Amino acid sequence: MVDMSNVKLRIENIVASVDLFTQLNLEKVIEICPNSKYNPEEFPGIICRFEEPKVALLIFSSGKLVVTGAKSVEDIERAVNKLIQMLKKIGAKFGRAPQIDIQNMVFSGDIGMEFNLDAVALSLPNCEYEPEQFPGVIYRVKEPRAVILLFSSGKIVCSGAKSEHDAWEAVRKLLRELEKYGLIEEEEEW
Amino acid sequence: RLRKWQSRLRVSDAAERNLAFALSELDRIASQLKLPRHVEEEAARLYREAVRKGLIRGRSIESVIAACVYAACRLLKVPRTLDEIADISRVDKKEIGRSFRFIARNLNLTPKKLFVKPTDYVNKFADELGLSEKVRRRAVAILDEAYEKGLTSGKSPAGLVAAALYIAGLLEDEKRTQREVAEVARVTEVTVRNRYKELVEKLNLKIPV
DNA sequence: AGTTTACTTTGTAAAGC
DNA sequence: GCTTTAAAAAGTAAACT
Repeated sequence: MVDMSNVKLRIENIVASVDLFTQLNLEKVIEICPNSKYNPEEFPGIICRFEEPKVALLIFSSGKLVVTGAKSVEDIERAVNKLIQMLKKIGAKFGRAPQIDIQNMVFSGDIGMEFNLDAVALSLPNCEYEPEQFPGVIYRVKEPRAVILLFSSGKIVCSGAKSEHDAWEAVRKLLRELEKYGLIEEEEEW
Repeated sequence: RLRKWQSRLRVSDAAERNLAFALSELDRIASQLKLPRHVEEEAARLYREAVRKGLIRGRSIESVIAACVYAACRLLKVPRTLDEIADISRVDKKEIGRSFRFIARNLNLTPKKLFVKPTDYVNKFADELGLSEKVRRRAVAILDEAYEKGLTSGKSPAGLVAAALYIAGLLEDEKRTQREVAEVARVTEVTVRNRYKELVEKLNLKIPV
């Protein structure tokens, strides 16, 4: 049994794709977005930042959006509704509710134990560790699909998960592997 | 029928041209880095296998060749930093690093096979700094103790070796400046200082003033 | 010698080159 | 593949004081 009682996970960032089901005239949209940037030559969407909720939105002429930087799904819904209210003022019509899909959730966390990453890299199958390029071990979990960065402090970053439950499952699988290869109980035996 | 034959000829022509280009690039890098022949041969073998497995798709031949050179050095324990290879390659360090990680994943080059002992870097850097055997042994002892105390995980091996040589030089009265060790290890003086500070503190080393 | 800012890694969608 | 956006981990780099 894997002991997860000392493991902590905290949401850092949520990325969602949104479909407003309305075509948008970006030239008109920039005028009502205070802190926005639009250079079609370098990127096809408007880059807009909200302070409350604190998110960044990428707005495309197709009426599709990408919302990033949110700490909760509710923040994304609030940001989308806020944008819709703003767009209504320039005459945009909304015939149906927006479709919101969570694409990626990033968590930071702590396993509550330190690791000898050389030992981890030697025994843990399918992991990458190149301390000259990046200080963490990169471990890819197939199901649920996610990637975990493990640092010697025991702190982790989990990205690619589509829900908090998936992130916990991915971490659980990493811990099972670490335990299976005898990398968990170490404390003194470096 | 004839068309198909011609297109096959064309394909093998392109493949041969690419291989010839790749091997000439390998030759250029190997001679500039003064790599032993067996390392160059291993890099060529890795490259052919990468081509056979279709790992070049979406990557430049030059970045894959540079990655194969780096991988061959690691496999055969011939210390060369990624920076040294990037210096003479047309592609940047970031791209070579990506290609290296990609071929390592797909050619089953595990961290175990790629692991190079800090000792090997000690000798390479010490050669360039003209340091004695005594200093080298002292540096290795420092690195071993640092490893035992868990001070090396996640840190740049080159930075650790540079600091260990810097300290060993001070202890054995064969001082090299931070700038000198940083230069051969291809790290900055700030990194040497940071590693130096931590090693001296946590290993309770007494540095003569 | 030491600080600040910036970049390395991971994942993800959007439209277009 | 690339372009842009967000955020964390811990290490290193670049630019300064």
